[in-house]
Amino acid sequence: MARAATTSDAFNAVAEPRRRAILNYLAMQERPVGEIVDSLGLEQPSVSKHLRVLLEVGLVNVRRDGRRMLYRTNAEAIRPLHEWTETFERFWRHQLSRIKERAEGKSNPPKDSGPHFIPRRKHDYDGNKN
Amino acid sequence: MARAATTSDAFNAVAEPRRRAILNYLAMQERPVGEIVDSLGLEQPSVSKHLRVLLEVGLVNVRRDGRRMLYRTNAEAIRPLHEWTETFERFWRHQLSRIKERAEGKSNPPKDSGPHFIPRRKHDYDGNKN
DNA sequence: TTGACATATTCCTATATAGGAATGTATTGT
DNA sequence: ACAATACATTCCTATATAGGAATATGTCAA
Repeated sequence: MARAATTSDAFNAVAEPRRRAILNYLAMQERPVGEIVDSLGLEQPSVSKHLRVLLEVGLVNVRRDGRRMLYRTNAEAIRPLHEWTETFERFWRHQLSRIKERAEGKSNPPKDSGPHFIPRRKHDYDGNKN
Repeated sequence: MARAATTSDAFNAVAEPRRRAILNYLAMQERPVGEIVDSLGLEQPSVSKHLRVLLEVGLVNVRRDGRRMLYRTNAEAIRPLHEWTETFERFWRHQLSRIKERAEGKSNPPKDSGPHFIPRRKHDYDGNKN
């Protein structure tokens, strides 16, 4: 199977950075499509398509004003994401304090060096050809 | 172009529901792959693949313990998502109070009926054939 | 009614999955 | 050294984009 549709839920919809940019832009007040296009520097059809996705998952609302369509972020629909991430808040607090403790006890703090892949042990490189 | 890779950032990685389930499961304590498989009822190769994605974006850490690999959620990596959603918190608070005001002033509260598509006006259906 | 303006949709395509099946790799106990 | 255990990776495929280009649809003004 392929990935779930972008319209399947808010998590999938906001995975696209431009859609997040649009949501940010439309949070304060409603705006017509043209302004989104100009402000974010995207192609008009692209904006329309992103708005369609956002609309389908309820992340934005629309209202017609003459020939323009006024879109606006529906913040309420972002709440589930906020709540999911929130359940991890206490964990990163714990992790931070642990890191702090170490930093105080030693010099040269571990210095998070990005994703930590586990090296394979396939060979020992101990000089023995085996 | 296709959608961005699931490994391009945390937003894309957590769009998949099973990966969120895994993150939830691994938040409290590290666990070997086998336990994830049993507890969440997923196929082992599937779990391994999801873990790989999560590892690449730094959402989990690993550590080897004999023949087992102990994975654990790196809550810190979820923080950016939390912070992004947080910027909308004040908006949904405002929206809620507005809704409350209406609910108190009138009977029949609007009753959120899901995504609100704007009906096309193409035809008026007013009885006139044109 | 016609033209201009504002948006939406369709078509086409390269790319990236996610799942299932099969297989590869690493590590320990004996 | 070998079997068993625990994971990871590869292969294959149906599906879903996201962007660009072209076009359709809707609405207002004269």
